[in-house]
Amino acid sequence: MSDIVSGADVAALAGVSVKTVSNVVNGYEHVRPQTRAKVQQAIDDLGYRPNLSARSLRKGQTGIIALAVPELTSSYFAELARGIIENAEEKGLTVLVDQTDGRRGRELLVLQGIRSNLVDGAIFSPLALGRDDGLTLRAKVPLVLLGERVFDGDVDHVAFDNVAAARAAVEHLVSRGRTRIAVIGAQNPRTAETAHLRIQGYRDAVRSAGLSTHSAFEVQVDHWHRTDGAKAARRLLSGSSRPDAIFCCNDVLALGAMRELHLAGVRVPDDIAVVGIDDIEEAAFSTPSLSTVAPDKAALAKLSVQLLVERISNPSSRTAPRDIQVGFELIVRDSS
Amino acid sequence: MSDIVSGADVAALAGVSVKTVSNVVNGYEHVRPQTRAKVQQAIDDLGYRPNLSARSLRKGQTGIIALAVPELTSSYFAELARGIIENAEEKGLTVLVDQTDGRRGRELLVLQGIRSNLVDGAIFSPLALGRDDGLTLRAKVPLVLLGERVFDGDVDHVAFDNVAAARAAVEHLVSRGRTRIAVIGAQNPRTAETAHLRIQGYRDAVRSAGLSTHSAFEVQVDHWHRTDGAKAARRLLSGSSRPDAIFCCNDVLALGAMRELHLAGVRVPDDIAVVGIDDIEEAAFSTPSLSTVAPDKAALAKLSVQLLVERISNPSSRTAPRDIQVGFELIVRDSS
DNA sequence: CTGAAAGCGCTTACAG
DNA sequence: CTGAAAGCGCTTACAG
Repeated sequence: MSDIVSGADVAALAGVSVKTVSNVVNGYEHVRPQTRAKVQQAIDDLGYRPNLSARSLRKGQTGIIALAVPELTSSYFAELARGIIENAEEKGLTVLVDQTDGRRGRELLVLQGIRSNLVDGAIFSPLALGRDDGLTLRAKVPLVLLGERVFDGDVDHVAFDNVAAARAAVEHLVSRGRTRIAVIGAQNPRTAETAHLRIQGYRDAVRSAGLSTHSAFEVQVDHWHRTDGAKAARRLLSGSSRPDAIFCCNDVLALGAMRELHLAGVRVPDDIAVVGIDDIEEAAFSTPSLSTVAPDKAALAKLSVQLLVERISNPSSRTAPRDIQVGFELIVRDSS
Repeated sequence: MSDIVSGADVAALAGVSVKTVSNVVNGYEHVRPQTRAKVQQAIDDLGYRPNLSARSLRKGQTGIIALAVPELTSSYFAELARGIIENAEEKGLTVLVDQTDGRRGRELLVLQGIRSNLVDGAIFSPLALGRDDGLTLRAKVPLVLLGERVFDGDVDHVAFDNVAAARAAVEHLVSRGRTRIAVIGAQNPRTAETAHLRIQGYRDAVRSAGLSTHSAFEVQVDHWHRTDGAKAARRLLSGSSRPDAIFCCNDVLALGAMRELHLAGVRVPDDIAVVGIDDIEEAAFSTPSLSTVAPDKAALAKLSVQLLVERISNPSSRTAPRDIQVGFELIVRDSS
């Protein structure tokens, strides 16, 4: 729209060199107040705004980081994205959100470095890619992994203790006197590391309580979506032995399951108690409201940005990859 | 991480000029197959990837567009964002998602052109800014407005007919024999254009049906969030005359209201029928499932990207601003 | 405290 | 069909 104004134009108007303009723009200390004022005036008059492409070309960094998540329409990731964007902004970084849809191809692309040299680094929540891909991670840019350590490479990662979180959820059900506790959300263990860990936490808790596990109570799903939760609940209801509680590997599964239970005339929590993981906003507003385990999303967002910034600003550092865990909290609502 | 490889390095290895490398990279037609192969080989060997900052600097465009929405955690915008990102990708454009939180300051920043010269254009869904801001839109980049035309400037905009959509929702309630129809979602008319229009559609339909409107049935809210819907429902229930139907200005309000009705022992739809607008995924899974008006989000996403691309690739065009409307559909579920 | 000059990696007229 | 050279707008040693 408006004509392009360069630093040189500003310099000409202010009667200084481009170097001085650059100094003013970048808040360099040692500029005489009078000179600074003159330059600032020229900047305002001309409506000058530095060209980011030129700056990036010169500095070798773009100030953009990628955030690669399976889906934006999932509340959990939307809430996380929001926190990450806020934290990045504070550090002067712009976030490019990348939706992988949990597809292998797209996730591999993330490792490839995403859109050439567009981003300085990436925060990546893998879904399809797992340890079995035998990927010794060879990312082209600094990377911070969200969730489990599913790669062997030299990557930082921040997560919360999935096993412990699942255990906490199930222990809560046990404390409510439930004895036939089912789980919804098992997945192909070769790829779905998070599912694997949460199922493990479930089994730990069930066994510790002296209850028996049986395979019909572990319902496998394709995705962690609402419909999968509903379908899984249907399967549990049609089984020979009905559970009196269901631990769902995430809130959305739980919400889908609860809806199905409702349709089947099953009362929650009276007949079957339900607990999820994630604490998405919706959980507090469902009918009945959903008990869940809330990971510390604020810490997750803050730390992932912090680690990435450290790697970006110090690329040659041989700091060993860091594994950071954030806390979680059991939130008891009406569904249990 | 890996060393930076430039086009010149590729040229040297392939024994050609950088021009030829550029031609190959950009798929220029007239390159001898043999030369192309040689260059491609060198590119692969070196792991060359063109530097986007340099390209942007040269071309004066970055290939990035902004999408500015009030919130990502709102399913409606998350779903829309997804569609827009997909469409943009097809056109070789990268989308930067910007969360305004509906704050004036941040929305003004969008108009300012967002992050200097980082983006080639923007798709913008304003919330706080309205006609009364007296803003003759003077955006620094091509802009496509999502939603109502709230600016006088030279902007394209794509929306759906809010008045008609609201009318359709209310007419449906009338057809169900409801006579005391309330509405949740009125807002300060000075700023909230969309609310204003949906309320207008509500009033139109109520009057056309020969029913009386009264102010206690028009509940004003601060935001279109779940809690606002719940609070508004509470207010309606405590009034002297109870409605037998509620039209909610969006699905999230409706979901909040339904939860409140449930807590109060009010049966939906038996005692009070509820209808929303948006058709977010959750609407199909609530208990009871929510009747709603579904805007054609796919068209919204496709057209907004298309219009923006036209403006970007033809910046000097004096094409008059275009107002495009996409369709909608009434979806009847269990709540009515 | 400020200036003149080089160079980041690319594309694009201009020649040939 | 390909090469040599200029220039996009910025920052950064290097001088002074």
